Amino acid sequence: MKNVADKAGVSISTVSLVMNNHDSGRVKTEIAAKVRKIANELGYRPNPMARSLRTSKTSILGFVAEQISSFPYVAKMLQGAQDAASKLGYVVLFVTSDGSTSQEEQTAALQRYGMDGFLYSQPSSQVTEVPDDLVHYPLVLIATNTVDNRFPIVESSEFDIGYDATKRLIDSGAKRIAYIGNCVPTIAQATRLEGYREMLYKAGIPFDDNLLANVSHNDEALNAVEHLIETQHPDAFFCYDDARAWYVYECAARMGLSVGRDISVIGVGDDKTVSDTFTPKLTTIELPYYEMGYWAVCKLVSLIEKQSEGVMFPKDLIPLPPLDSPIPARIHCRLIENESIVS
Amino acid sequence: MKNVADKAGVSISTVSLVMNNHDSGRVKTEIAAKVRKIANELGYRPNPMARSLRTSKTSILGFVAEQISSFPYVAKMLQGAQDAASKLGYVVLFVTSDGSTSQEEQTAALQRYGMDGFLYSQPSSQVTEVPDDLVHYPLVLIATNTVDNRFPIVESSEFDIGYDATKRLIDSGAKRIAYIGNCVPTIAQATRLEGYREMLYKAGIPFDDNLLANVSHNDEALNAVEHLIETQHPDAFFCYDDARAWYVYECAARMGLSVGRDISVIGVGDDKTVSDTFTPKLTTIELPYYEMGYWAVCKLVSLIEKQSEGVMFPKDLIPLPPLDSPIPARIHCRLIENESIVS
DNA sequence: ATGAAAGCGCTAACAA
DNA sequence: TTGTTAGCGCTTTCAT
Repeated sequence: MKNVADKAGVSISTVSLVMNNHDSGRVKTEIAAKVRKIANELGYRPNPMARSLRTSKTSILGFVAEQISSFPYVAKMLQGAQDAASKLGYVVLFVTSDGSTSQEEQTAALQRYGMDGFLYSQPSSQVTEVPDDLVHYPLVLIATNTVDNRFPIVESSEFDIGYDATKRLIDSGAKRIAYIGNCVPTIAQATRLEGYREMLYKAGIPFDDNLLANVSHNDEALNAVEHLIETQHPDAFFCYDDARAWYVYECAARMGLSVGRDISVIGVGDDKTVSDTFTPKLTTIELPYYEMGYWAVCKLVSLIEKQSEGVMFPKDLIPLPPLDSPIPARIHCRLIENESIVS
Repeated sequence: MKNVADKAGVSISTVSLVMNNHDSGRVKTEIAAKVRKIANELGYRPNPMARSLRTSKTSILGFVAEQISSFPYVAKMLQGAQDAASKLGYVVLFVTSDGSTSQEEQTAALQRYGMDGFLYSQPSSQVTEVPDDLVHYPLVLIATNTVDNRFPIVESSEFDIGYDATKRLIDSGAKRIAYIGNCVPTIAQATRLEGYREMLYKAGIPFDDNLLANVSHNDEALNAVEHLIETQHPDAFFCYDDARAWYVYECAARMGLSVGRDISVIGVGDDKTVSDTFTPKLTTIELPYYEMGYWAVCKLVSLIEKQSEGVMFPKDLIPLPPLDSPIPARIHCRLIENESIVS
């Protein structure tokens, strides 16, 4: 910074003003330009440590998650969070309590670094409390079911998932669409079913609850699916998850039916790689983990920056990036603020 | 810090010395104790930003990985790395280039924060170069196949995996053990096969390459496995990965054989949760991702601290923590330094 | 419109 | 054995 100042023939305070975009109406335009040019040439990068020492703003976001290291999707949420953060000039520190270190220890470590805000995810069907450590920070929840409505929540839009899955099946010619659901009454289970019903209704197909099978796992599930196929002869299946899709595959194989020819199967999955391995020809709707992470960071940063000064977002920030997926995951993602759905 | 100094009636430099454990032979023992006590009471936590501004040591480790967010195991490596790091007073910043942000951008962000060292993982069968950005830092590679022998590598010990898997099958009474391998000649493929052969040899079972099937995927794999079962009648299978194990399941189902009764199956898997869903009754050997992450950090920190001063490790640091797994993953992990296997 | 200077919390060389 | 002091790189108030 001193080098830049010297080379530009100005003082370091001027450089500081320019580099922080606080120069409008304060520094002569041409000088500002010169400073920027020289800073660029010299490859000057502000030292974030020094900056945060002064401002007590670290540009570090904490991402706290529980019970998560055993699932494939963490990486995706993290990825989305990273991407958004990096576009906004932040960095994400990830922490989970799954390992041998307790979450208190871990968040303690985080606290010392002085996060600017936190992402918290507890992707279970249980209603959970937000950890006390976090409530005094700007905070955004991801896929977390809580009664605490103080914080914005980014979650998947299960209704849309059910709706879209059913639509695809109908579009491809299916008439009798079975829903292989989860016997545990999760929010996803109920809401996807609503989406399914709504789409059937729109398509003029009568809802028939003989085509529903809410199953648990293993033999029980296999028997239920087998029975459903035998008695109802569905031509398509919408499955709650990879495991449920797999039961359909297994039964189809046993009964001499071929997926893709005799029946269509669409399912919700955590990870396409996994689905492709065990259930080839399954059309997988991936849960929008990447998008949730991405969006949550966008929201969190807006919270943080509103709280201080109104810094503008880089222009190239795309709230939700386009995806390769034929079913755009972006529509399966929504933000809740104070109990009202914003988007 | 100033508060602590005032309350203890000493100067801040004394406090600094004590807090950094530089007090032996410099500060009177009782004063040191007093300072520590008061610091504790006041809940004093050193500000890492200020510290690193002064020392240009950040206590942040960068974890750079490529092509990784689509796999379940990242989270485990990260977890292991986090646990070790947190025990050693470090924090891990994870970065992958999978998302929309390029790796250069991401590592640039990391560089500015001034990592103390890096973990790098490129878990492909291809031989890769270490990124130029990283070579000037203390660096440890994880599960990465490279010709560059300047850096220590932590990887899974594929020989042991093959050996153990075969041993378990033999111990449970198997006589004709098939190996369902990968037709792509990966290192893991070759080395596990060596372990398999070695164990057979030790058990006095002749090696029979009719019991080998190196397969790719889908129908080709299914046919090959079916053929092997029909012609060789193996009583046990050692499978290269989840997918190969699944082909055995599928064929067994088609041929009326029951896994666990008629045949035993053991397989290497990335993730037990996934295996349990699709291949129940499979004995899964999980790859030691957690351990690799953990151990890599231990090594990296020792590199970093040797380079500066010889700071001691916390006493409660267990190089590799005990696992619940019936097959201890620790034995499947090894460290390579300068082309020679250390441990 | 620009510069001088104080100080964020800490470390380490030097003085006492 | 302990205290004094000079910065680490940056932001920001206050003069100019």
